[in-house]
Amino acid sequence: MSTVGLKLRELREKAGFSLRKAAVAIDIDVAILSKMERGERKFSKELVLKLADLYKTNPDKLVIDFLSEKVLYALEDEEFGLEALKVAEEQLKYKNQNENE
Amino acid sequence: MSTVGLKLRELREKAGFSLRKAAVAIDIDVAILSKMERGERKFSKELVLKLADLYKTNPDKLVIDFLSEKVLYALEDEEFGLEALKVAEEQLKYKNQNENE
DNA sequence: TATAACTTTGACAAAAATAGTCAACACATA
DNA sequence: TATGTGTTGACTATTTTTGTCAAAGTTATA
Repeated sequence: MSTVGLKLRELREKAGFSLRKAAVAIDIDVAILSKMERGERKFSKELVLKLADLYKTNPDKLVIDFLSEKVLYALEDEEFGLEALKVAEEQLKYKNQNENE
Repeated sequence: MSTVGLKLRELREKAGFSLRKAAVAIDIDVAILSKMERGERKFSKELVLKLADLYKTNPDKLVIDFLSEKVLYALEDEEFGLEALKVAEEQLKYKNQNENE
């Protein structure tokens, strides 16, 4: 279910990197990258960006997926998750409108 | 901007509780409640429920606000926050549909 | 088989974030 | 004064997240 992880794994393979090489390139332990790709550990935005760069891919969608996962994680399995998302959306829209304060 | 905090403060005042009394009733330190109401510290869902109960209020909206704040906090000031929320919403809808797996 | 490159796993430590405790302060009012 | 109100900050404790490492499992190929 970890879409960023799966996507980044696919991208890595397409780009011809082994886990080790990729990990070295972005300066983290292989174990961590392995776990992140499989959704066992969370990515950081920083690493998502580094990997997108390494794989020469546009990072935007990846970042969006990354954030979306973060959000869903924050909601766990809350009964009112959907309602909460809608409220959050409204508040964010409102905030973005008045970004000049 | 902390809407749960403000709402719970109003509810408390309407219900005629002093900070101290309310804090004692839900078994936390006054300082924490004071900070939570003012958004300086985050509520836990558990405390929101306890307070709703104490103030004899329906907890649902409060919980939704609580979760919404949690979500917005997770998004910080991300450029793609809104997009992320939409993706999260889709995934949540999808998940709720297939809750029989 | 053997060996090499790959990925996964788990135990552990380090660091960071969150939560809780406490005493003191400021203000108002009886 | 004395009592009740809310706020603040320094501190500790606890929990969560992150990083490190070695060993084990997997796969491909000579």
